[in-house]
Amino acid sequence: MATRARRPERREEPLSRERIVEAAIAILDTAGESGLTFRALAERLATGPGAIYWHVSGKDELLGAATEAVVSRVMPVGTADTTPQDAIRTLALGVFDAIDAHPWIGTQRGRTPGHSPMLRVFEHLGRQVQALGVPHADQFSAVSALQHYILGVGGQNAANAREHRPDMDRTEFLSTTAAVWADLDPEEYAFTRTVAAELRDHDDRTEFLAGIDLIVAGITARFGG
Amino acid sequence: MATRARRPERREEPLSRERIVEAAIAILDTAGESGLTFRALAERLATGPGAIYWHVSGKDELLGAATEAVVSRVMPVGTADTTPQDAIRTLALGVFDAIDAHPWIGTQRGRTPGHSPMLRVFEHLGRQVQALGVPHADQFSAVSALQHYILGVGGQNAANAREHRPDMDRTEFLSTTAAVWADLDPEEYAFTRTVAAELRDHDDRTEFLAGIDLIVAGITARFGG
DNA sequence: ACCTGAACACCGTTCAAGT
DNA sequence: ACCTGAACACCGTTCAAGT
Repeated sequence: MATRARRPERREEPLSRERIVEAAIAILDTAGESGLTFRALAERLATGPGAIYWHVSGKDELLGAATEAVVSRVMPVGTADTTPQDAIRTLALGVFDAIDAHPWIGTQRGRTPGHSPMLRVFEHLGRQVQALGVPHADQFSAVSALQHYILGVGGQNAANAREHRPDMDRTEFLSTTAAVWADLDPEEYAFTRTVAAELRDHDDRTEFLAGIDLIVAGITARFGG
Repeated sequence: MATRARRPERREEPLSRERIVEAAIAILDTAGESGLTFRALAERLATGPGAIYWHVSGKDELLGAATEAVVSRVMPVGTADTTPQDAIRTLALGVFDAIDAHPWIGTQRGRTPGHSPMLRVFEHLGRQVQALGVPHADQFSAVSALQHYILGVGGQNAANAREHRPDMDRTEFLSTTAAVWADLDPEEYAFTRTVAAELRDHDDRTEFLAGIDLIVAGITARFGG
């Protein structure tokens, strides 16, 4: 009767890399990249900042692990029997949506030589480029182009999300941007002004996919497929 | 004789936004993004940190202004009489080299709605896409694809530069990466392993241009040109 | 109008001390 | 082996006080 604690009270699970990464993701999603501090993380895990360093080497590793965890979840498990073109679209859209849901991913690039969290994306794109029938010598270029485009869009969306006032939705943001563009110097920004109107009824996902299709078209035009 | 200071001693020029931005660029180039602090900047300008805030609203604006200053310099002044394809290559390569010389640019995305430092790149790409004969309705997509690709590569190069030990040159970096890739799990990273060898004799600029050509090929294939 | 520099409210990271 | 939390060496930014 005395040897057992009276109220079991669900003792806190011990700290683990996994729990730390999950907590970091939760903070990043709610408070953004600037909200993730070791103090905030420690508080959420009901411990001190120092404890985290036993499981994780520092903030860079933490951000990398969080990115890898989220990206892994959207990677396809089996190869669906669709065309490579469709598979690339699905894959790219998965990454796009992941960055949309977790904008902080967009700023994360590989830092460790070789093995970045985004290497999984590279791998899966590569398989589809192979399936397209691109010659071996051109596969790297083709995959790189797709990957850089996807991460380029992601980086931009992340930047947009960061400066978003929470009270400003996407439509309002586009509308503001369109107004700014229409007001630019007619000499210096002649082209930009001509496309300002388009901006207002823009769908980000549609536009993103148009770019993917463009690159896939370039791949098949140049390398066959 | 007494009204004039005896040693003219080249009195420090007064602080100005321009001088501050130049000093910031110099620090960014030598010490990297983490080296740019208001204290370091103040010391270089022989003043206190607070003085800088009279001319610049904060660190974000400072980074934006520095990016804009560097990007402006590589923008073409007149329209050379080449093909649009060549003009796009030249333009893209200019941005690529600028990011290579100033890696901190690679992480800078537009944050102010509408007018980012990279809008000049967008504008000049747009003019060439017009010259390619792309229909108006497709111009935005075409320019976006090029821009996102260019900034995607830039972001990656910036990340690589950041984690570079200064003693590790590009060849060594590629070689290390190739070794890591060749050692990956054969199931999980089947494709990546097959292109690991290519990595060793990679030229970044050539590879970058191959991607540009791919997208331009896609643009002309889909939208004519 | 512009500059100074101390002060404020934070950071990431370390480390002696605990269990 | 793992956790605690005070302490260190920084940050960006503000602001009373000077010229």
